[in-house]
Amino acid sequence: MRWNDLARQPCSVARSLSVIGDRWTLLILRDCFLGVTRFDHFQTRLGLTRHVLSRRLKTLVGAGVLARLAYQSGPTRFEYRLTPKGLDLHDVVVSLTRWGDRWMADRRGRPLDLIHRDCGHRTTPMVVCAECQEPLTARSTKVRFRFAEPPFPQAAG
Amino acid sequence: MRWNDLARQPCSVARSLSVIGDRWTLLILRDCFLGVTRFDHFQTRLGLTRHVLSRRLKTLVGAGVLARLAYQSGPTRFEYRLTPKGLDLHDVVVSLTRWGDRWMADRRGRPLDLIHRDCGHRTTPMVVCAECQEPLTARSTKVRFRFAEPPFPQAAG
DNA sequence: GTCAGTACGTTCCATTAAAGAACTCATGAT
DNA sequence: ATCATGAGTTCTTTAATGGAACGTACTGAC
Repeated sequence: MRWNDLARQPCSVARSLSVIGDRWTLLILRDCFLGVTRFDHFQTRLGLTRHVLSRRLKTLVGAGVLARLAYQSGPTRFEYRLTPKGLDLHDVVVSLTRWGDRWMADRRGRPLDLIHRDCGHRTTPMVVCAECQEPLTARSTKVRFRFAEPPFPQAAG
Repeated sequence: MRWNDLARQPCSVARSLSVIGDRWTLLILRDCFLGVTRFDHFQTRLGLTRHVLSRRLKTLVGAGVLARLAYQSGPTRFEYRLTPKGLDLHDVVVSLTRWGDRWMADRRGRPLDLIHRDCGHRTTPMVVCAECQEPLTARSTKVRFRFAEPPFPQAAG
C-alpha cells in the first residue's frame, strides 16, 4: 500500500499518521511546542536536510497544523506557528515524552521536566476517561466499530 | 543527521521516535491493540510489504515492545504480543486516535468508539496532570531542562 | 559600491529505504 | 503427488532521504 492512501482509511490512527507519521514531523512539532518558529532554527536543531524540512513544513501548512506567517517585509520572511489543530497535538507529544521518559531514559533519567502552571508541580501526564476521570489503559478499554467490523480472527484483548 | 543517531539525543520524544517513529510502526501497534498477533494477518490488514513488516517486527521485538512467542511446534510458528513496554504505548495510540477523530474525520465521523469498561461510557480520552487531575494543554504547561539549556533564541510559549 | 552576513528556501546527485512480486521451507490435509 | 498454510527471504524497480552547493533579497560595515 502506498503511504498516500492512508488518509482514506477508516481509521483515525491512520489518518493522523498520514499527516504526522513520517520520520521527522513529530520532531518538528516538538520544537514548535518548545517555541521554535523559523526555518534555519529547525534545521540547525534537528539536523535534517533543508530539502526535507521544506517539504515537511509545506505538508504541515497544507494540513492546517502550522500557519506560515510573514514576520518581516524587507525581504518577506516567514515563520511557522502552531494553529489550533496543531496545538491540539500536545497530547500526542506529551504521551510520547512520558513513554520515552519511562522506557528510553539513560542513567541520567528524563531530559526535561514538564511543569504544570496551574498547580506548580512537575507533572506526570496521564490519560484518563473524560467521563469518570479514571485512567484509561489497554485492559480497561475496548473498541466498538461504528461502520463495519473489519475482518477479524479473534476478539481484541 | 541520520535516523539512527536519534536514540542518543537527550530528548524523550526523539528516543521514542527512534523506536516507533517510522511510517508503519504505529499502525502495526494499533493492530496489536486490536488483537492482531500474526505475520500474515498484519500484512493483509496493513497492506505493507512482507519485507518491511519483517524488519519492523524485528525492531519492535529488539526494542522490547513486542515479544515473539511460539504458538505451535509442528513447524514452529510465532506470534507477536505486546509486552508491558508495548502496552504502555496505549496512551500514544489513544492520543493519536482522539486527534484524528477530532481533526481528520470525514462526514461519517470517527470510525470507532472507545468504550471504558470501568464506567461503561463511550469515553473521550483526556490528558491530565497526575498531581491535580486538571487537563494539560500547551498553554498550561512549560518545560524545565534538567541537564543543559539547548541553544534557544526565545523563550517557549 | 562592494563585500560579508542573515534568512528562506531550491537544485543536483549519490545513497538508502520502500513497493511489488516471486520464491523458500516445513508440515499437514486431500 | 499436489495443494494449502504461515512465516518469512530474495530479488528488481521506484520513491525518499542525506549532503552539499546554489539562489535570492535584503542590511549593515568598510
